[in-house]
Amino acid sequence: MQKVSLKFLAQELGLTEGTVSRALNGYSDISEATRERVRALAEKHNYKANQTARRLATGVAEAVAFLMPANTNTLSEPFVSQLLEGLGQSLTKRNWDLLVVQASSTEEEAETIAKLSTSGRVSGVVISRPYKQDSRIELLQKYKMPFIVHGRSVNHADYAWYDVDSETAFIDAVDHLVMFGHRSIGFIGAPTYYHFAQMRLDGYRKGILSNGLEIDEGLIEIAELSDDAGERAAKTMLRADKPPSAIICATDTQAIGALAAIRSQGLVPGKDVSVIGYDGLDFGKHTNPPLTTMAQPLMHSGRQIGDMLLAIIDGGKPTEFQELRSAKLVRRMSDGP
Amino acid sequence: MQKVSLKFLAQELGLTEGTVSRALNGYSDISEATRERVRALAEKHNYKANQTARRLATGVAEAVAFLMPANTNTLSEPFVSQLLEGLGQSLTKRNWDLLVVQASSTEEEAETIAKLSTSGRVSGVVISRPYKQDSRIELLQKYKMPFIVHGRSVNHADYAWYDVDSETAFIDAVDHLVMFGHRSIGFIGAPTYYHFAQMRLDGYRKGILSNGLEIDEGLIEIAELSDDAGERAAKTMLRADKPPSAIICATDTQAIGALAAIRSQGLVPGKDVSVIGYDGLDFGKHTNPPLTTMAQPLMHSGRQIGDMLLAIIDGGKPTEFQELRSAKLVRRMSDGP
DNA sequence: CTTGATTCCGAAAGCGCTTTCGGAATAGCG
DNA sequence: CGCTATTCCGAAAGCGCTTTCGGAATCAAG
Repeated sequence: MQKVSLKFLAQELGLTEGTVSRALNGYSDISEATRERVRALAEKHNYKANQTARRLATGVAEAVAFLMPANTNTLSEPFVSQLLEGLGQSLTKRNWDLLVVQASSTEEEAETIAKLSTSGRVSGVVISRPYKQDSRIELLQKYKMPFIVHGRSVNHADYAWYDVDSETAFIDAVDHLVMFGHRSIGFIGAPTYYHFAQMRLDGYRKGILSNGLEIDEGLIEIAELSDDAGERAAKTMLRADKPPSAIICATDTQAIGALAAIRSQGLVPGKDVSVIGYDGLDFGKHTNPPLTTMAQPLMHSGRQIGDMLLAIIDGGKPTEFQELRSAKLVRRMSDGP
Repeated sequence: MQKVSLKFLAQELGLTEGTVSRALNGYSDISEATRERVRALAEKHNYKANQTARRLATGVAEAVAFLMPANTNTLSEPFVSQLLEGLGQSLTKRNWDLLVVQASSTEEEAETIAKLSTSGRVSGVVISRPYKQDSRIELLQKYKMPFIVHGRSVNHADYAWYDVDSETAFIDAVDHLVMFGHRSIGFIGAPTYYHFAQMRLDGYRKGILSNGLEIDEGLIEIAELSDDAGERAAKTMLRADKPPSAIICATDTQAIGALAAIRSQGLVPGKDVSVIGYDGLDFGKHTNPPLTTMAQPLMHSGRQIGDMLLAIIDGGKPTEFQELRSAKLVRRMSDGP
């Protein structure tokens, strides 16, 4: 199979490479007749411009990177796939590439961002699960690399982000449980270097207070983002002097761990102890019992994030792309009076 | 921030671009002294070679693509993330890029493969969940694009693949159930245009036969790869004249649907009706009851696949890279006498 | 001190494409 | 029919890097 390049097409047609290129790229200084000839031959030989050459010539990478969160654990990964899928859809419209890059430590992440920014292989990046103070964000800004954050850090005024208002989500969760008559509501949170973890904790606190209840620090546990960690946290909470009648978890993953803990104490979740998770993950439908959760609109977030990033790369002001969505309660069977 | 290129470094050092390039790339015709000078300055200015230019010059894409399976449904996605993670790890060692590409239909997939192959942006691709006759494989071969298949098609003699022997896995599953005394074992399969679906069905049949039982076509249902489809299939099976005392499912996702179906009939899974899934997905630990499953070694498969692909790109013969792993039974609570 | 072998670097071509510029050919106009 | 305005294409530079080739300078050997 002969390599079909611009040169080849040009020779075949008796034209110049430049002319063929312009014909294919819709320049107006090409007659309709020759444009058609060029198109036909290109089609016939299934010509596709060499992306690498095109990128070098134009100076635009036509690709964006998704920085995989470090320490991702299996159960929370559906979120990654969904995001990727949405991102891909958005980028495909422009025929851009989606790169997935990984880094296992913070230093590696810094190194990776530096390399991404200076090696010119992407024109934008998206990161997720930011910390309260996130060095990745600072780096990206320093390098003037267009980016968008899935989530927010503390100082989120001057960059683009897409986030769900988890603070009010957790207020809502508390309200919901109080409505059921619960007066002793526990909280299993995530490490508060994650900003979303802090916001969820804040939401929980506000909810407790606004309902005229008192905050019992003994009913607040911080756990890693895994089912096992959630289970351990719930166990210590349930073994305490004054065990809660309901538990709100920062993530669905932790929540299903909590369900397990409750069952292991001989109690039945949803009846003796209510549990509410957060994320709206599908597999919550099949837990024992099915998990009530605050569902975030993951569905189109990827696509939305992609569109926003593209807009910024096109010159849009990052601060004009900040979108806050809200989560809504999905009642299944793990909550009750 | 001044753009730091080879030219910049060369001027700064009083050398030629070519010399700087060779110094950085370990050519032997550079004195140790100037090599050190170059390295120092490059380090100081945080120089990273422009990937696009390097790729154009060398002619190697330094990237591979993962072709996302079309019609992926949420619950089976952990598999995607895990594969990606492993692939990424493997590629990162060489500093190659991992592209994620999507296509929503078969035609689009063909188009995508054509574009990938002729536009020169990747030097290899990995596809997964092949059909019995998979046009993607034929296309890839036609374009002489190095690739590796996660799974196998019918004619799998002449390309590279990594697969799990699901046929014997399902024989084992049947054996296990028979050992428990089950004589009436149902099977919920996947559409048999997937080759893995065919093999799992074959395994089931062989297992039934080798145990001296008879195959009851009424106990075989084919369903889509979703929990809902699994639930529907299980329901019709349970409502039949001679309902099975155990059900084997082609995927964990279907299996948890089956669990739901059993419960909805007022039966208790694992006691009245046993269920065995396949995949070994983690969330099976938290279903009601926890799902017994045939676990495939997803853990390092991604990395392995990446290494194999790299080896092929380096000139290895594809047929020398065919790896068959075996699944093993993970007993949880959904099986019993 | 001459010769041949080494060591080390400069020069230049090229990867395949894009894009600007200028000019020949054609068209429009009075 | 002469002149300006268009239309359309060729020429050429350039994107930032790699890599081959050749030659000047240095070295070891006779």
